Amino acid sequence: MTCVADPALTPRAQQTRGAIIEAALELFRSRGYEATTMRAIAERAGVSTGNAYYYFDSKEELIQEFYARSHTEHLTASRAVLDHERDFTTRLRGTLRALIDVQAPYHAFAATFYKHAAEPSSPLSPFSSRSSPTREAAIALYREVIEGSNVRVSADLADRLPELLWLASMGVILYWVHDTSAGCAKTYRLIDAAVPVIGRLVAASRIPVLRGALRDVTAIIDDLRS
Amino acid sequence: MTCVADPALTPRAQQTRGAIIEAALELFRSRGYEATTMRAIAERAGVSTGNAYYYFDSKEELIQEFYARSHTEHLTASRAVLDHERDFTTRLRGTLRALIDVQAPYHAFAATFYKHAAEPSSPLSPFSSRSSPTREAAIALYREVIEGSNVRVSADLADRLPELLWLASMGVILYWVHDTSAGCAKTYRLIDAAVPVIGRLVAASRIPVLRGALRDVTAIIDDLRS
DNA sequence: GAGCAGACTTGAACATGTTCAAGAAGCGTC
DNA sequence: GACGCTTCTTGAACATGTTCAAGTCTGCTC
Repeated sequence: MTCVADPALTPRAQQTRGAIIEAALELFRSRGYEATTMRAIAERAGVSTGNAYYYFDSKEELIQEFYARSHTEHLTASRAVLDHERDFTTRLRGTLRALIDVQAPYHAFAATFYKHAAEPSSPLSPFSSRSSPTREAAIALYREVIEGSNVRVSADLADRLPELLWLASMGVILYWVHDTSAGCAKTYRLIDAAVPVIGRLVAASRIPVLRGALRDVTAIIDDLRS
Repeated sequence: MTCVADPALTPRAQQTRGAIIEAALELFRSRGYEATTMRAIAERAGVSTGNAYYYFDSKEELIQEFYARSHTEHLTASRAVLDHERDFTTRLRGTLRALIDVQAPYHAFAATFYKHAAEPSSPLSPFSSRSSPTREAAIALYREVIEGSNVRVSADLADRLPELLWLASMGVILYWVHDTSAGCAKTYRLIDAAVPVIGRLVAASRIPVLRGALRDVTAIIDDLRS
């Protein structure tokens, strides 16, 4: 049996597993995903090729470790703004910018990662059940963006907004992987431009005239998210 | 030299190339993309494995043929509504529904195709220069959706709208590949729900009060589309 | 027709993700 | 300590995308 759950691992095995992850991420960072062979990962980790497959079902699965670490870094990087700002758009902008900041070192090959995430049946898909812990954690972060702010959200929108903001962040990532501008400046401009729009839409959601349209949209969303 | 341009091919070679494409698409359809080996394609086409690589740089490149044929079918399928309807939302809905209709037989493994399209550096990316003929053709179709209709489009929006509708169609595809509902009913509901919203937005674009917001958005778009 | 250049074709060889049968190491029980 | 069970570990073997040096074919020139 492969891909043993962490708790079931011997301390020694935990260490081996960790060494494989370290080796993989280091090689991914320095050579890119495709150019890194499982043999190279195993060698660097000081284990046999086959042994790597005892801990990970596939090379792709090592990408999940990248996700997990990215998210942890994102949480840390978001604290700066979330701990001290109350304005909704400021908080959202800071959180989205932190997302890009954190991923910047991986920009060159993040594209290769997300390629694998694009396949719906892949466990790497952000919508897959395998990714739900990371996804839920990310959505929780956006919930904090809202709840720690002074924004008033329409009741119709309140429970859906965190997920919608997460979805927007996925859109930002999608743009980012295609962004070839220096320092990904365009992605930051996208964030800076989109955030006020989102802020205005959220504020507008409480205007009675627009409630009808909002309700239509949320009804659609509810229907469509499986 | 591989991947010779069509015109440079001997008639006989044209035929060989065609046989490889036929074999590939047939096998993709019946077994899926991953399960189809280049050896199987070559064998079915009656050529050697190496010969397939004389005509196509890679297995991925065969996917481009799928795109090209899909688009042709989409054009045909859209004629029914575009030739007889003048209402903008009806035309748009019909065109988007035709897009899904045409791709339906490939739903099971289209996901695998689009996975490869998700990599920005891949020639298969819908944004790549390699795809620009197909992309331009698709955008032209949406231009026809608009121009053959009775909708009045704000001047600020007019020249950008075809591309925006194409982008929306990409969004529909993205939803579709994740759609596991029977007959992809949800994707059709998405279309039916989104089209009126788009119609209202387009109509609203001419309201003076909203012009400011519209101009902000188009400025952003212009900046961000490299 | 002889010769030649380029277009086309081949099948073996290579690289790499993955599997697997076999073995080693740890650990509890007697 | 010996046994036995589970947890790990190994390296060879396999499958498949891709490359390549070598060969064949086609059509042109003389």
